[in-house]
Amino acid sequence: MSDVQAAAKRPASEKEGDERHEIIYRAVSDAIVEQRLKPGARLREDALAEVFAISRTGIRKILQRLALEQLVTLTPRRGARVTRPTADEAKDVFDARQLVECGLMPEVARRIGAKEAAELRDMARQERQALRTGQQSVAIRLSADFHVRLAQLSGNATLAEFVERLCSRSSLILAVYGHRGHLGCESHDHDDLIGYLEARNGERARAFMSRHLKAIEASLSMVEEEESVPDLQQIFGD
Amino acid sequence: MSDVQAAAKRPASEKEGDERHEIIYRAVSDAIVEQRLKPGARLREDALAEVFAISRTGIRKILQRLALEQLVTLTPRRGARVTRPTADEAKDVFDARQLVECGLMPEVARRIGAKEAAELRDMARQERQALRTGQQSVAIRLSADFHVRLAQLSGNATLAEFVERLCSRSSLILAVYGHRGHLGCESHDHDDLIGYLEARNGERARAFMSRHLKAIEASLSMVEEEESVPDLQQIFGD
DNA sequence: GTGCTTAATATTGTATACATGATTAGCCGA
DNA sequence: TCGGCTAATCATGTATACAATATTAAGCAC
Repeated sequence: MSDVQAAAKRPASEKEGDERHEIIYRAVSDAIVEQRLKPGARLREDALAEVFAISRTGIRKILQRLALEQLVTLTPRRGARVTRPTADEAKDVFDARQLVECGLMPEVARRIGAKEAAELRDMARQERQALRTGQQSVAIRLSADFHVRLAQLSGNATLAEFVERLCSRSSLILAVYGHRGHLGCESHDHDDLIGYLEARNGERARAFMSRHLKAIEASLSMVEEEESVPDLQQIFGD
Repeated sequence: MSDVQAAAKRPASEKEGDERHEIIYRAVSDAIVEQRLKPGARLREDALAEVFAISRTGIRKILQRLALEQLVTLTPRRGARVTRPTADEAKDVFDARQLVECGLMPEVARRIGAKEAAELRDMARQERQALRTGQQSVAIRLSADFHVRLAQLSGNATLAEFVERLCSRSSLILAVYGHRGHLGCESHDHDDLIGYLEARNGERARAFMSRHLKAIEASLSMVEEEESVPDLQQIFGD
């Protein structure tokens, strides 16, 4: 059994109920972002309830949260599926990232310190390593984490949360429209960006982020993928 | 009984279940945005369930959605309350609006047509009228609606939805930190803005929106309420 | 074999019952 | 009169039962 499942199944005497929900939410969310659950995959309430050893009530709560974040699509009486973003949605998401993430760079450059820069460099390093060792799923999530951490450094929690949602959706978009192997962010882009930020060059960082995002978007190709039945048992555990 | 309640109570044979939920959600959301439900107000599940004639299950679903939109705050085992934004949150929200709403203006100026401009003018007119007739609650919501509609004209659904959330939260912020009588948007600001947009002057519109939002923010009195002992005699005495 | 109708099954939607933890009220002693 | 203790009440957290609907399978006519 995986750590996640073990943690989730622990009785309430050891884990607060809310924390258990949070753990399960993160497990599903991560599985989607890491593309172990692919766009279009059906998410049956019973199956999830059994895997995480809680009742459907709790699962429904989590599915609804994921639906509001647009990671899953809830169709009345037909259940939940991992969202398959349309081309229009993809454009909206990347336009939004252009506006928000680029707009945040000057403030981030103003606020960043040695400690934060080191943390970012470590994240970038982990990402490169994941790519080298073929852990594509992990690399995808780490890349999103990097962008989110960056937004958090702006000090604006509301915008950071919005960027987090945009990055999650971007992972879905990459899963549907991205090329295999060539995933999103270029290897050394993130390191270059940290350099501009440390140099307090907000405008340079903004322009670089703009090109960076444009490059990701340009790497997408609008072709469809076939769907397959997910093996929840294998994905979540054991 | 209000129309909303009547509509919500109609049996499923007349109304789809999901639509009923949507109606109830909107009823609660509007009540919060219009400040008929004030920040800090307790929202008991039983009470809401009885008012709208559904079970607690449905109410919980709605409360959770409102919580994710940060209109209500859910404290474990202590129930739901209308969110009372902190000063920090208020700053974040208005900074976010600066970045997003201003950034959207050039695109809106590019896309706006005669029909859309007329619609906006009508909304501005309704807002002024509500103010004149002392319907402050309605005016608050109409003002938020105006900003949301503007964002929708950008064509970016993701950003429009984000602006919608920001505007809802702004209403809460005004409820806590705003002066009575002087509510947010100046009477003719919105009309002036429409003029710049119709003239396809995106940069002018952007600058105006920036000043507009700054003016709203400046009108707030950002004093954190102190936890002082209230003078009960003065508050309740006659 | 194809298409239609009908029955069986599977899955979600909703309400309710019960468990658990929080709040309040009452009581007593200092 | 205040503070602290205990019991009663109240509200929320969770699971489960049942109803409603969608999907699938089977039977039948052509």
